[in-house]
Amino acid sequence: MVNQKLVNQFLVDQIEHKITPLYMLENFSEIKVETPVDKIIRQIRSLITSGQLNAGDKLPSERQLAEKFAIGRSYVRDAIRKLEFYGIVKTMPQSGTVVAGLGITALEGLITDVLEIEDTDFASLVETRVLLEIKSAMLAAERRSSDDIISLEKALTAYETKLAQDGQAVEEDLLFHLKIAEAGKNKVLKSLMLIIIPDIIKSYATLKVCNSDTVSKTIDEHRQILDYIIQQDTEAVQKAMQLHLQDVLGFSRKSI
Amino acid sequence: MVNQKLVNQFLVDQIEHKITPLYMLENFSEIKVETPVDKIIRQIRSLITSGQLNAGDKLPSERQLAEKFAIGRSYVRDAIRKLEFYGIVKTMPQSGTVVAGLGITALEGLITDVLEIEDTDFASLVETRVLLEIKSAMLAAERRSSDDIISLEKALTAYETKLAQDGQAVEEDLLFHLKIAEAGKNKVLKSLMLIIIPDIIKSYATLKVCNSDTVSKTIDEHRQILDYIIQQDTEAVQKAMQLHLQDVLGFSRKSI
DNA sequence: TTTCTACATTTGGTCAACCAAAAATTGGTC
DNA sequence: GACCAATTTTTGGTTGACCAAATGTAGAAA
Repeated sequence: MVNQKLVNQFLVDQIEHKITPLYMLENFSEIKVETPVDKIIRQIRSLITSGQLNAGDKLPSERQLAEKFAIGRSYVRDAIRKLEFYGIVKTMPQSGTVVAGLGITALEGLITDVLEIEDTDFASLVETRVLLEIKSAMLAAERRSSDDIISLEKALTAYETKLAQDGQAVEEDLLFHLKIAEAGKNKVLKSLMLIIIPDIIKSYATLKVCNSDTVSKTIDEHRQILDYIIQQDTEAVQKAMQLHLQDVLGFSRKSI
Repeated sequence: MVNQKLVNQFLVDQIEHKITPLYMLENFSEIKVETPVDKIIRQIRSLITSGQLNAGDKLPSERQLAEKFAIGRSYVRDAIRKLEFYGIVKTMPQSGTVVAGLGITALEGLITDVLEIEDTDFASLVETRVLLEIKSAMLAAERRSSDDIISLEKALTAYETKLAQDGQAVEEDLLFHLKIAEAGKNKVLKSLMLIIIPDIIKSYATLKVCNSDTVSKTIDEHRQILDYIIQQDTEAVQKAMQLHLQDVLGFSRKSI
């Protein structure tokens, strides 16, 4: 942002004419693909790779970093917050921020990838979803409690009701699947599903996957899965879930 | 924070004595388990559940929220940033923040879980890791390019070198596994592994899993896996990876 | 010399004020 | 009445300043 300001001012001074600034902004918009936060993350990464920052080291204070990068401290805080979210650094109040116990090599790879974690393709998304879903269903069949059954029944009813009412129920569908993950008693697995669910919904919205002829089949499949979970038939639920997700996967392959 | 201040002031006024404030702070520290950001997220959630906020709606301006919650705007911004990270809201500069296309039901479940995404248990972690790793290895065997092989060889060498040198190489170990995920060409899968890797390393550090007698076996297993990937033997690599991770899984079960 | 206390500094946490872009409003014109 | 342009208001973006806790330091007492 600072760069853009300076560049704009410079060009305005240089040209000495009144030009519609819209054009110029448009011209430079592609330069600004890198948000200030990403910029700082990249800088910190270079600090680590250059050996100035080792694992366990306390990194410079937010003020120093802000001054060094010629940028507001808020940006530095945001960047640190983001790195902390990924477990790369750990910040202690009134004490400082330290690099987590990772080695340099691992850190280097991690930070690089954090920046490009956003752009995913639908095929990978579906592929991963299938993996997680099947495992969740199998775990659910293994470990479900009686409370889980009640919860699953409720979610399935909500799904069917919404579907009969509006003709679509993407959220309720996914919520049912989430309940399955919950019944699987694996918090990490559930968390990961939580992470990819928004992406799935986004893709659903853009691709308009839901068409009416598959609706009735979907309902049957859901109930079938629930039945198998109740019966604790691990093998059967695996096959059923695979079959259930097959349509989505096929659709995605077709539309790409 | 505001609440704490007020409460403290109130008690100080009421008691009318000079008491060491350390004790009081300690006394109330358990109340403050809920950070201001979580508090706001919870509030926004109640706004949604009470029907005052529907999907697609523009939520109140940051200033209004800050005033309503009697809290600094920074906290509101942080909360919104966090919600945006999970894809629950979308904020447009100089325009406003809107609730993403999710339905109320899904939102409710999601926001609740976002708050408790941190606390995981090691068993779930390992279980999930095994799932992701095996799939990654199988995909890698299927899709690896010649460049991937070079990259994997390099990672494996780095691992062996570090191991011979320091007697342990947790980061290099995981980095090798990450390269496998990379060769699998599934960005989502790799991203998920990136997310859980820090937790794994943390657990490793606390449990001190690495003991020397398993080291040589681990090296052999790694090379075996790489060979299978090179040969594109999906079945074999599945079994090899399963075997390789078995020790870790068994160890975790034993130590809990 | 060692240790402890009081003070000064540094730290992340928090906040209020300012900025530019976007929206809403107003006023005028056709 | 409808439409357009200028202006005002509102919005998120950004910044610097202030706060309390934590840390470092210096000096006095033992």
